[in-house]
Amino acid sequence: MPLHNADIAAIFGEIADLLEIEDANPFRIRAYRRAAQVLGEFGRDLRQMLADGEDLTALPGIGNDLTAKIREIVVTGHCAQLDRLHGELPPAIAELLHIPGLGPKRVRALWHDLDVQTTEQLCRAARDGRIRVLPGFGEKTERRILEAAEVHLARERRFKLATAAQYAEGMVAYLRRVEGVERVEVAGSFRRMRETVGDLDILVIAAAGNAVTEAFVTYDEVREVLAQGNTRASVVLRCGLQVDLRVVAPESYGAALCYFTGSRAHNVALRRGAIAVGLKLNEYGVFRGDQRIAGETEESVYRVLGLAWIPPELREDRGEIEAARRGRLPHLVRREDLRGDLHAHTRATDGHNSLREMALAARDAGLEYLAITEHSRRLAMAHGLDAAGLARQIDEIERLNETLTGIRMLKGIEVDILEDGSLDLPDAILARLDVVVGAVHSRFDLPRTRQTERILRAMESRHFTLLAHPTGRVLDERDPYDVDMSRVIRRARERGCALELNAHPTRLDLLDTWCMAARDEGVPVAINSDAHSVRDFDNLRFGVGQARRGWLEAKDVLNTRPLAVLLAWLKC
DNA sequence: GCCGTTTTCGGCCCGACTGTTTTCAGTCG
Repeated sequence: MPLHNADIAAIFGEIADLLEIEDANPFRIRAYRRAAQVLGEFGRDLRQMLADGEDLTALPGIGNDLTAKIREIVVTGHCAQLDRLHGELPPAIAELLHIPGLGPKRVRALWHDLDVQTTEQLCRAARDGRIRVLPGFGEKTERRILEAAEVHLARERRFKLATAAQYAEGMVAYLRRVEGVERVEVAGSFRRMRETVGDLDILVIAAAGNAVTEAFVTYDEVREVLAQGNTRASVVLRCGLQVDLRVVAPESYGAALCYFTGSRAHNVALRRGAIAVGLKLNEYGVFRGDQRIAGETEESVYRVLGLAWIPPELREDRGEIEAARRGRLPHLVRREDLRGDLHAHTRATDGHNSLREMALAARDAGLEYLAITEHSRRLAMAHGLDAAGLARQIDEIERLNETLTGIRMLKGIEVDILEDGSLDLPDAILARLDVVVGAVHSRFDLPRTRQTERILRAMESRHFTLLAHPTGRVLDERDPYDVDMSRVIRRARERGCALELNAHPTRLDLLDTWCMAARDEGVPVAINSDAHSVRDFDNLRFGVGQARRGWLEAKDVLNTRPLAVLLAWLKC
């Protein structure tokens, strides 16, 4: 049975939910949640680690008890603790906790007093007016619960980073024009460059909070006002995106920015660190007793805690605080470090622009080289090239290079990795290319072993340069295929191949945790646009954001290398 | 359930908003 780190994380997450409903020790609940987070993001295979006799208690938040439970889950496929909870509580009740407005106390009350066990039963109880009569509930609460439950049934929606960026930019521009507003910044997961965001957190410095929250809730894209006070307000835009606004004073701006950037796990760890040195940290500043000793800037907050300023993309409580304490934070790759792009298409297949137009757009985007990597013949719907078609493009690129200045075009292909792991074009034509990008575009459903062997075999080709969008996931559309990425990364190191971090907003694949694993193995990562039009080079910034979340430095990224260095790497 | 420059026991982050129980519990971020 396939059992991944995410499966174990999900079990611990459900245990936390159910324990919460049982009103268990909140710190025990927190321990399970923390373990779920750590395991869910962990880049190596827990099964393998156990098989190798490695000590899991070295992982943060994992002690003897949880190690034993992980072992139990790996060996038996079950967790007795979770089975016990399932015996005591209705099977689907944890689901109710994920409805906004419902916490453990209310879920317990609804279950005990009304026998509500599912979201559907919750909706019925609300429509029948049975909830409002419960102690602690009222009409308004009942209505809000019904609305939230209906939204939940229609499924929670997260927005892709690039989509959220469009709404964020409009809202920020609007708020900057409001009288008395000095500064506006988007915090939250958006600032941390997460691949999707659930809502936007906007931070404002302004003299009079009332005027700002009033302007905020009357923004013309607002569909619904969820809350409105002097210092904070929440709305839902017509597109369904929730936006939270906080108004802060200048002396608290850094502390508030830090606080609302999160992540929650990072904040908790920071607070713990503050307490350890006799300080108190909140969104207004860092305090010794009643005296504020920092808070105007983020740097000041981190400094008094004995830490270097931590880039937002790292703030996930994955070791960044310890690194900041020791002065060992990575010098994260920046967009301007990228000198080239190794994955792009033209009109020859499914792109929208000519070779020359793509070249000039890449140069305008500050790049020194661009590999054209059309689809291969197997991808018929994209008009994939056969050997003859590719040969014509090779000639065309060579001719174009003679006329271009400031940009060098590289000859490439995005060749399909067929089901048996062979490549979709013969060696003879691949040998004429600078860059061979291998990609899986079919049979996403292969079992883990076969999918893994398929990719490993493709990497055996001496022409293979890098693996495109390594997990195949498409946000909101397709889950990653089942592949042992640890083995892929190890083989990439042995074969001298690279992995792509596809910067397209719907992919952002390689995932951040695998970026870390690649870095640890010394496998270079190429941040590629997969551009299909001249506008798509802008997407590189999202790829860089993801790379930064994966702790990558410029030296870890293949296409930060100057052309000559890259060409030498490609030849060896 | 985890963890240790204050600890192998006793801690474990903090404030705003909402609705309702008129002094606060529940939820959220």
